[in-house]
Amino acid sequence: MTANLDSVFLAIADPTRRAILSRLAEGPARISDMAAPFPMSLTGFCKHVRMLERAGLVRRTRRGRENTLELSAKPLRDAAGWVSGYERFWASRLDRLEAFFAVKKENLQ
Amino acid sequence: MTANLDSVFLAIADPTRRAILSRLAEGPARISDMAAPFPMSLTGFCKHVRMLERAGLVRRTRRGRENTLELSAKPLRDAAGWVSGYERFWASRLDRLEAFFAVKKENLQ
DNA sequence: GCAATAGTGAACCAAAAGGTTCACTATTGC
DNA sequence: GCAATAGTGAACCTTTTGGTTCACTATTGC
Repeated sequence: MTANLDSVFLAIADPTRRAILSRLAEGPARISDMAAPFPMSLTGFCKHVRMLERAGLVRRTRRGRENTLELSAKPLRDAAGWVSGYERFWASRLDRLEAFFAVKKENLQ
Repeated sequence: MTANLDSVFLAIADPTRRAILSRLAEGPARISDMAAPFPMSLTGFCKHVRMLERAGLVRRTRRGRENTLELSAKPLRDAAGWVSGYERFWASRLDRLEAFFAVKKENLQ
């Protein structure tokens, strides 16, 4: 059901795949069109697409020989949920205090 | 300066490392103490710690032979920032509409 | 009908991830 | 002083990533 966090975080740990998602945020696109700007073979590009699919981050629609991808952002909601569990550690007064001492320590070295 | 998104997302793409961060959210802890519950060698565990360090997600303090880790959540802020750029895709009316059709399509298959 | 286009699958490769064991260095408790 | 403890480094292994090329299928434009 919910694609797991491992595969989602792994999928977005690569700049090519983040670029694909970023492109799809503007709307659906064909695989070949999306692949064109990337300095790699179409086969290599398709492997990235498959990793995004496995993570549930894109949906594919085949019409004839053309494969159109569209964003499927729901797994990112789970990812955001996990990350936001740590929000207090970068947002709190405590953290700013911590940051202050971190800087002080750097200056002393 | 800002540890890059690749290494941060890669770091949190592993359940062991997410568990380490989760433990550290409760407070600093020694490496050996933290390693104990995990079904792997201390050496293996230390490799995970090093990946978290490389991503800037933990800080290490050595006192004698003991290494204490503490959470350093700032890189997660960048990660959260990236992910939240997609929030509208799971939060919007458009997305719920999209979800509606997705379910409809499933039912037709 | 046929050539061009869209994409996949298989085989291969190098590098990294995720783990192991063993030997080793420091440090500490007693 | 010495044994136990904390952790690292090196060597090794298997699986996965990220890429390639080549051959192939299916579709489409003309």
